[in-house]
Amino acid sequence: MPGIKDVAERAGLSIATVSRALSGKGNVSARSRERAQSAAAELGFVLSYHASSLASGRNHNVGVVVPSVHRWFFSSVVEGVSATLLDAGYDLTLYNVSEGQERRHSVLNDFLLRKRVDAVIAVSLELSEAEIQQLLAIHRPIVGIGGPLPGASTIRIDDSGIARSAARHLIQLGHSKIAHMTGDAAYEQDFRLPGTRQAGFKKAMNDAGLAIRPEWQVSADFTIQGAYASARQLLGGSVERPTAVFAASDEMAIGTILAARDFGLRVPDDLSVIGIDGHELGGVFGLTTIDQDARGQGALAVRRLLAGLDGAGDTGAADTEFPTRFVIRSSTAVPPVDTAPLH
Amino acid sequence: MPGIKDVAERAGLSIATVSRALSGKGNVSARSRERAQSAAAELGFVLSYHASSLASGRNHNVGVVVPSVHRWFFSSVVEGVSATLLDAGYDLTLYNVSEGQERRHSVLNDFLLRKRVDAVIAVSLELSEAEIQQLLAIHRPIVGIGGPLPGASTIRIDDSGIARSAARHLIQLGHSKIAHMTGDAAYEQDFRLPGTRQAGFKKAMNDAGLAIRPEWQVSADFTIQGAYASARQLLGGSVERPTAVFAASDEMAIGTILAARDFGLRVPDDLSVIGIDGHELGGVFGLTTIDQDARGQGALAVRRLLAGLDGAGDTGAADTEFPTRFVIRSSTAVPPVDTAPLH
DNA sequence: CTCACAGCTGCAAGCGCTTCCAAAGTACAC
DNA sequence: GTGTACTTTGGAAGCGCTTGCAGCTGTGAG
Repeated sequence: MPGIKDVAERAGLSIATVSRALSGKGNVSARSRERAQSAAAELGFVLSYHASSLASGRNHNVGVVVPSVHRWFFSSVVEGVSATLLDAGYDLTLYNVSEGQERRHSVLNDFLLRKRVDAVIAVSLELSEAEIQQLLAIHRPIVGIGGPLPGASTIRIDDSGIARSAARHLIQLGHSKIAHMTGDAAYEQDFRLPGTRQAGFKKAMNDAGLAIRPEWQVSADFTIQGAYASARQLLGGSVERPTAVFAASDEMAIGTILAARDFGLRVPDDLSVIGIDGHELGGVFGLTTIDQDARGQGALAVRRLLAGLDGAGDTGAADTEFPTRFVIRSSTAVPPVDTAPLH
Repeated sequence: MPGIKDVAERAGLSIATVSRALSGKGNVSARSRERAQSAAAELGFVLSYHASSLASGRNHNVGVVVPSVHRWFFSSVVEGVSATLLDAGYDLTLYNVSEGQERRHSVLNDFLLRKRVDAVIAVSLELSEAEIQQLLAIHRPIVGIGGPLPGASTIRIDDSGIARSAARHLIQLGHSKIAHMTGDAAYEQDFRLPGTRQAGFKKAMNDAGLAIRPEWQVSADFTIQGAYASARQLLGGSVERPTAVFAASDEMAIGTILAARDFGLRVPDDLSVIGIDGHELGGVFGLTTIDQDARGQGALAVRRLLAGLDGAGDTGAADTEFPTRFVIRSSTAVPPVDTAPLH
């Protein structure tokens, strides 16, 4: 393997100049730069990543911690992060901590602290204040997406607010028998999302003076198949059927629509369904939803991080609310005329 | 930041002994090891990744190149790879090369060659023989999944064979009007998959003496929504309708089922549908499919790689065929009785 | 009691770059 | 011609570890 020394010799320059020429930092005459570059090319030389990192202290590497890479939101975020990072010439080290706590802990300690990443993006992951301080102490900027990170920068959508408007959309259409499908308790643990959206739902219902019926509060695991099973219970049970379902995610909304179809219910004529996400499949099901641009959130997280790395000092713990977009399609409509007499 | 020197001082040992104690290599007395470890713990010290890598030449880092992390197959593979790698104490550097050729090229050169990964897993990515040789030359084992990698280890399923058995399944049920939904030409480029599966389909048809009608050869982009659109053309068009559809992926099979439902076609009574993958959603749609354990493929790739790194020498370019499993559910059945008289 | 041998330990030489510093070169105005 | 300021260059000291080598210690055999 050729080293920078070989390049220097071949180019008739010093090691120092070659280093500056190839890394693009410092002043180098055009002539020297070109010589260095062509010598490097001829030798098939590339700067050693580890040597550069060790000497300079910069890694050009960002650690991304996600609970899973298989679910819509996370893979969308990772796509956004990945593309932006690649453009900036940064590597992305993926920590998929699906298997729960002990793994998460070992990741934070053995990996992140080993000075091998310049910054950390934590997606839907609740870090303790101590963990965050630990990272910040060794000057590793950290930005969180969709999770509360005390003391760190975060990017998140207004979960409570959009849940409210989703519910309000149904209410304004005239629905009063509205069910809510939230996330299973397990998902409450790390990222508070299910509870927050549920709170928004309740607020909207209360504001409208509508009753929240416990039997219409169901939950699932955020997947289509999980929601499908749950919605079959809800819609096929012996209890009275709601005329609308607000699902805390698009995947769950889709599962609900599939279940409804199984029972011969037409959407939206017999049942209105609304979700949250902006899932690619929404179009196929005519799903009304609130689009949170997950890729965009990932991209923004990277931009924020890089700004903190290159730019001046800490931008502080900016808590950015990411904008969402209400997408009205054909899964919501006015409720069916009540077959039971009113009085 | 404390360095190994500080730990050595605190423990009353030499730097060398601390290094050996903490990295677990070489002979160290139990007493020294314990001292070193507690001193390190007290100082919150962790070995610097880059310094270790530079000095030792090993990175404990594997590069994973995927075309996307958002599609089922790839994210499944990444999950499998990630879990196995984490268990082995390796990092995973993700190269999501979605945006096409130029990015792919830069990744290979700027990233992979910078000696920063010990090995490479390429998923559904066709590397040229030169690229592979380049990697192997600097002793970077490489294993490919689902893509032909001349000269390197690969893991793949018998695409042609399983496509044949999928088609044969339909034929044996009595179908003769069988459509095939393959991947768009764009997907043929890197990984030959669509063509290979299509070839298997054709073989089965020919073997059975059945005609392959061009208007029943459609394609889509491997997504549910793409297949949905494509299947609407197929099923809603004015041409005669097939009684069965073999889709080259589960997502496309599901898109097809959704389109069929839109037209009031019952699956499997009016239309049989079969896919390939083992997608989690298969259960919801009762989809008959051939399960290729994508996570398992990812895990196997890692095991093979690590064996090559730790173990003796090159295991050579082993081309492993990964086993698949035929899963019969309820989306396939005997064809409907032909309404047109046979006379 | 001596010797061979094995287990531990420390010294010091790197690993392959980056970057501080000082020296040398260049340009321009006075 | 001289001074000033700036650009370009090379020498060399690290960055923070790993590891070959050699010395040192303790054990058991001869």
